[in-house]
Amino acid sequence: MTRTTDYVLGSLLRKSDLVNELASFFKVFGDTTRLRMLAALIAAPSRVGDLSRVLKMTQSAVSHQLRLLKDERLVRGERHGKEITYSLDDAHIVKIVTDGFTHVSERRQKKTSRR
Amino acid sequence: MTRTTDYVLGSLLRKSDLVNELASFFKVFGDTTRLRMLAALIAAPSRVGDLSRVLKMTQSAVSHQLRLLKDERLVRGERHGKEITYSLDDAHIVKIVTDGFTHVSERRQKKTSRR
DNA sequence: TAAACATATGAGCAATGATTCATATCATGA
DNA sequence: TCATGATATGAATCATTGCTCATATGTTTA
Repeated sequence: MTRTTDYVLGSLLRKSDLVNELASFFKVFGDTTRLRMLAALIAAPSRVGDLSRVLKMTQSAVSHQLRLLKDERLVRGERHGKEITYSLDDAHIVKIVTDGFTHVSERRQKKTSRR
Repeated sequence: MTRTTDYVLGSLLRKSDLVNELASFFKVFGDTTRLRMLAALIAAPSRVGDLSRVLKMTQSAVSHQLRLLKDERLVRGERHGKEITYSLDDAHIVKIVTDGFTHVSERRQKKTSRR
């Protein structure tokens, strides 16, 4: 157990602001819609309309979720004329998503081999 | 962009079972209570009563959340007499939590330096 | 400056979720 | 086998959340 880990654990056990922030951070990934939006943005920066079309969601729904992603500093929007192009604002996202993906894939194998 | 990433993105963009599984997986980390429980279990395997005492939660609340964690195969319980000791059932957890922690910490600095 | 297009936002609603309370199950020891 | 201690579970409740609908804001072009 590393020193960093110790520090993290200490901070988490207390009911600190940090626990709340960490929870809201992970909460973002805990929704299929937002995961799909992030996947799209990992693949390529996109305008709101693009996301709406590709993911077959209402423009409003897209905007609402984009606000969450912005609040968590995962994406960033840049206006060009009428349109706004969103892109990732964070280097860790790809890593975190693929790590989760790895876990879920491995867990799948366990499940099928156990039952 | 690696080949693995491409595959992940493809799977996520479709409304596949995998998106759902990944979302439920991350959802587990998106709650302060469960984060604190995981932190406790990363530090040391614990009995239900221990968790209840240390985290100042109802025994019932602990049990309910433990069931979630078990369903997601993050923890595993082993009975010794009347008591059941829970411990981590997954090698990735520490990594995922500390990665998230890193992100949140960095984001904090950005926030304060920007305003 | 008015119309058209792109995006954002607020209110309301239905669904989901975390906790509590009461009770059930399971294991031990007298 | 009965009383006790540890954990699990079901139902009810209150809070949170994601979506929709209507509308507002912002930008361009005629």
